[in-house]
Amino acid sequence: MTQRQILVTAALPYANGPIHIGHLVEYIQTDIWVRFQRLRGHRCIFICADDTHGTAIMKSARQRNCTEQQFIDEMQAAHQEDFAGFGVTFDNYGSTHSDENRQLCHEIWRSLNEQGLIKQETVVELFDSQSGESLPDRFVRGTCPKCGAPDQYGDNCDKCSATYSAVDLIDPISTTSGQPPVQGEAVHYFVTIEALHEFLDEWTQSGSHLQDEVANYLKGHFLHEPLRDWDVSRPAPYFGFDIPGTEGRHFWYVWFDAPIGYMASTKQWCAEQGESFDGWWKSPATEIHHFIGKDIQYFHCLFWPAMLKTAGFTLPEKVHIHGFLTVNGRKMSKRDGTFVMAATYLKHLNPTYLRYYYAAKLGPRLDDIDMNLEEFQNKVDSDLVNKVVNLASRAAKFVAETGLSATYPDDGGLFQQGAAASELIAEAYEACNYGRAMRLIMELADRANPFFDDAAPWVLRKDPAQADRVQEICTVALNLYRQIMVYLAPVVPELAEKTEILLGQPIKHWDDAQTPLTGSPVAKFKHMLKRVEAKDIQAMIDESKEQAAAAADAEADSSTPSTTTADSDAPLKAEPLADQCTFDDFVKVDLRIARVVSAENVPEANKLLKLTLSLGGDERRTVFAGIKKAYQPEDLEGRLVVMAANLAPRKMKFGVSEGMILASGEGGKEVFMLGVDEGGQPGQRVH
RNA sequence: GGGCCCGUAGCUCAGCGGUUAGAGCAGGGGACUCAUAAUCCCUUGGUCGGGGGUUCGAAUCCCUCCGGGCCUACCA
Repeated sequence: MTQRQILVTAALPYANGPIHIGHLVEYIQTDIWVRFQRLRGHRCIFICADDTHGTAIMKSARQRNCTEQQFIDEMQAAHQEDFAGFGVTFDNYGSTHSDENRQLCHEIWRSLNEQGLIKQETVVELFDSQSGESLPDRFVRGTCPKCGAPDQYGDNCDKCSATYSAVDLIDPISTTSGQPPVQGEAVHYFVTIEALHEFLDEWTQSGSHLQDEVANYLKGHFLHEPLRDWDVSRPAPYFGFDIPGTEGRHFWYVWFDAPIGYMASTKQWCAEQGESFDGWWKSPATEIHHFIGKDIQYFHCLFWPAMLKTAGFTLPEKVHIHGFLTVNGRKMSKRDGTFVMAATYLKHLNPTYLRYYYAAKLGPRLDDIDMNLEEFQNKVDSDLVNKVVNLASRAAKFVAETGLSATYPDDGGLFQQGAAASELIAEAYEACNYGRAMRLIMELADRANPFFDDAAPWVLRKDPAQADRVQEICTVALNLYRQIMVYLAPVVPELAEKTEILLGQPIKHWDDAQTPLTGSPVAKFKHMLKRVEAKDIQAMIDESKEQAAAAADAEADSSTPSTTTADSDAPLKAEPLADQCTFDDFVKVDLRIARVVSAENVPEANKLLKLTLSLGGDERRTVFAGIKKAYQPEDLEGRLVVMAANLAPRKMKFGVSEGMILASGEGGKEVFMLGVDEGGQPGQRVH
């Protein structure tokens, strides 16, 4: 096999927060792939860096009362420690805020300019009236101009899913200061990426650079129409690199310089190693592989290849895209304690568990993977500990004194079968189908254990005449174990090292699985991996909950230092108090207590439940309430609620709604209905 | 509104045009005692989301409906 030269990157983590178990899906996936390639004898370097620019970093540093440089330095140290704790082995871990990156940004910018792909345009945008900084759409909230829903983001409406620009919002508010933003004009720089449309069509749709569904998505979503110009600048103040010729006034948008950080980090490594940078980024001999999450596809599959193409760099051989992590079937949640930081995990559990579990769950597609905590414990225990490690544990002590047999005994073809599986397993790794690889490897373990059971060396050893046979059986068992461990080494490097110590032979190459060890000594067996304990998982979850609660308190403290309440001021900032009204205005609205008589799904509606409310006696009202995502109909029946009872009936798609139920929250799953204390009666007015 | 993806045993998933649809875990029964109460044998369990079509043949291809997830360009 010819040696490949491979450059692998994982997405650059944003330097605005610590690494959590969701991030680790990607870094573990990538690290396994890198270790696999190295074990196969290929030259493979693993490059990453912190992504350090942008408005969010600027704000965080200000909040912490330190410089951006201090802030990102601290964060980088924390990130590197987390990765090291999980055995993620970067060849270089750089930063996008580096001289190398600045220099490369300039170089690529020059190419874009030379090819006439940069244009300037004046954009109307919103600025914070207090700090003067420009406000990205997400930092502005207000009332949707299409449907009138309050408290929507500046780019699209959660309620009616209309898309618009932040300047169109009614009564917009800056989420930074709580003040209305001011409208202004600013020059922005754009890359006219449409000029590369033909190239992108070809690159995304042919060859195997992308998974099929990614190619389909890009085609259906972006490439079927002219590509919009890409806004790559941000006006001052901004933490980033100045655009040449506009120093102090315009900066490159963080997504312009972030992927260039892959190159910058490589460049740093090359300088240290005495390697040629062009040999890695301008040589057809190098395969470049990016691993990213499905959220940042368009940057990596459209803009990035376009930039590389324009500036004459090597295009990615493949962009490997994975889905997100859910825990126990739901989005990671701070409140549930499932938003687990890497450092918190490491305090309670062995990283080997997570590496194996993720490997067992990862497929070649973009599906989200779910970490079911019960399954996590189960899978690790039964596969890694009970099947694999136990195989070594039960055989090693019988041959600790004699070592392995001088010649490899007849094992009924088991070792040969394992050796023959080599390419199938390798293909699965290569295709990032680790779940398949793990299944194939566990099949080997499922054959090894019955062999040992049938041979029953613990019976034979009672007869001294059978000593050779006992040695032979254990020679087979330990070789089958080692073969499994060679295949598993990219996933659980720590166990592979322990295997090297037990059998006195290094695992250096994938093909070590082709030849059994004979005649070598066997060390005294030492515990390799303990079983997962439910109490440790629970402790990890509990600690994560506490952290989240503490963080929420801290945030409340810092934003409302003079009050005694621990509540955040964010909701009030997002939707400030309305204009004063008179008592007469207030009594116009007749609020009543009502009992939910029945609640049913409106199957065609996304958000609506159809409620029948009783105001006591025979008085009934039909109300359509937008609470489908937050409440189950069966949980509502019988409950007391507060309703606006004299509201003019409103005709809706599914019928007439004769009132509204009182609730707070952003909408979607965040809806909180008002309750009624003990003793309240349907029909009573609320004053 | 548009787009992408997914619905297979209680759970996690494999199979993706060809014998009676599989694995692991969980459940039930038994064996063993070398091993981290591990292992081994046997076993229960599915009209492959519904309907229609193409085909000699469909879990697999096409259409449609239902259910779920995600994306929609300045949140990473």
